[in-house]
Amino acid sequence: MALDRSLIAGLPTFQGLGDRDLDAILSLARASHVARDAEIFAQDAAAEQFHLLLSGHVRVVRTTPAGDQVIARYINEGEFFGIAVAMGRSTYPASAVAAADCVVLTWPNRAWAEIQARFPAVGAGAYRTIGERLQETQERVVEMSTQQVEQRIASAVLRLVRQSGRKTGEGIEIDFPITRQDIAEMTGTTLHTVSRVLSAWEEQGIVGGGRQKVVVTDPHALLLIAENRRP
Amino acid sequence: MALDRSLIAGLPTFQGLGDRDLDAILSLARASHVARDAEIFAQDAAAEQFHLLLSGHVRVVRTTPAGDQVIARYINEGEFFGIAVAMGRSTYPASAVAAADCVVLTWPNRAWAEIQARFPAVGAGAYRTIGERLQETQERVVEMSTQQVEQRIASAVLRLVRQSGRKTGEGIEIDFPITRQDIAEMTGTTLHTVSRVLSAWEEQGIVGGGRQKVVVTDPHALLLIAENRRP
DNA sequence: GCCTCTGTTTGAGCCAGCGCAAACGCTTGC
DNA sequence: GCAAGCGTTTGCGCTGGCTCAAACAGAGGC
Repeated sequence: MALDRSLIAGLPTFQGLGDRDLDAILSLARASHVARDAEIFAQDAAAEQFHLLLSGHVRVVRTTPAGDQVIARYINEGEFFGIAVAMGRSTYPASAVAAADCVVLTWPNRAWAEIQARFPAVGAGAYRTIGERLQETQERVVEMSTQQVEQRIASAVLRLVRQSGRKTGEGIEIDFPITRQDIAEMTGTTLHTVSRVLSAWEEQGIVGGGRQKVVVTDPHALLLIAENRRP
Repeated sequence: MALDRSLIAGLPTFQGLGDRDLDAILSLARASHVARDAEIFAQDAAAEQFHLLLSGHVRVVRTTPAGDQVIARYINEGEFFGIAVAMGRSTYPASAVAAADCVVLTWPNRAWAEIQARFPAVGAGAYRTIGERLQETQERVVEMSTQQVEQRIASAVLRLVRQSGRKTGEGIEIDFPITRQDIAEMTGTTLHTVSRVLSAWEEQGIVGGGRQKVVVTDPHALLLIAENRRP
């Protein structure tokens, strides 16, 4: 059953490609639905496929031998993920879990060489993505080295807002269910501390929230906190 | 003045290339000597060149607006660095400083497209390098999120030993001058804490040292500390 | 050989944030 | 409508590692 090229035609990744090209790329792929909380691939498993997220949100998680979990990042619509093949890796360095119901395109690894050869712009885009993730991860190391917990939480929430924010009546809402525990795993702290910080912010009218929900009502105030310039 | 192909013939990066290929790659490059502590490129400067370290060691440092420094990584002989061009970036995300006297090959950015087109294996190797750095950086995030300072210092020293260790009579020595402050900037702590930890290890016969010098005499003990399984 | 500079060591006090504990309340399933 | 479960909130006490401070010791310059 063929996939319609409209699935990917609008994505920046495939900008400039003709209908025939899009069809060629899609002909190698398989689309699937992934229910929330289902695992797309597992850490340390053999990496035989790579993916692109069409809709929904995916959480990329590393688990330590001791059982601690750290959220490496969230994948947004239109992004490649699990591209171990592009980095010359044979296993996935982390697990990928659907943070919300998702639609995912999946290619076998052998398709990578072909796509890269025939559509260099797509390959270059993927490498740019990897480069951006490296920058972002290094940014996180810097934050964890130099900032206090409250600033780190502010930075993490701002990142989420920028990458996955959705405007609503009360402010900008994170577009998928996210727990205090998740935020703790993004910032290297505990859910207790995250809860305390968010509660304090709520009293100051900076954020709203609720169960598995975060709404930022005053992004500017958050920015000031992240930069440690609170008035 | 032409560069001799023996400069790079032995490097894994250029494995499998013929003499003519090596000459072609070198014909685009410029070799230079960099004295210890000299800056090779500056954070946020326009990225117009990329580099390969022939000998010596390079420290890659990020500086925050507040003036805190964080060491992103050390570059070893034979590695590319400053390859912003490969990640589609127009500025350098960090500064590069010679940690010891260095010999560096430098190409203008436009050489990248040519090298990548004519020698795909070299391009793939560079992308593998970026992928490895992403993994390593994420590993660091995990460490900073889940481990105590002593474990992180142990992990950092072990990484240095693996990447830049040199066997001597008393043990494995880090191959370039490195201060307690440097180790603090790698692990997100203070030079005081690093000094205390190293002094304690010295008493236990795990490491030796001195001014700008670290010698590991019992790597296995360090490994146990890093994994929090100290007897 | 002396002086200065830079890196290292060590002490003392303090506090941000963690661990532990318990209660609370929204959601979901029956 | 009720029960169970999961996510969240809040309190309390403790401590790892930071800050501040000062002394110390090689290395290099003159």
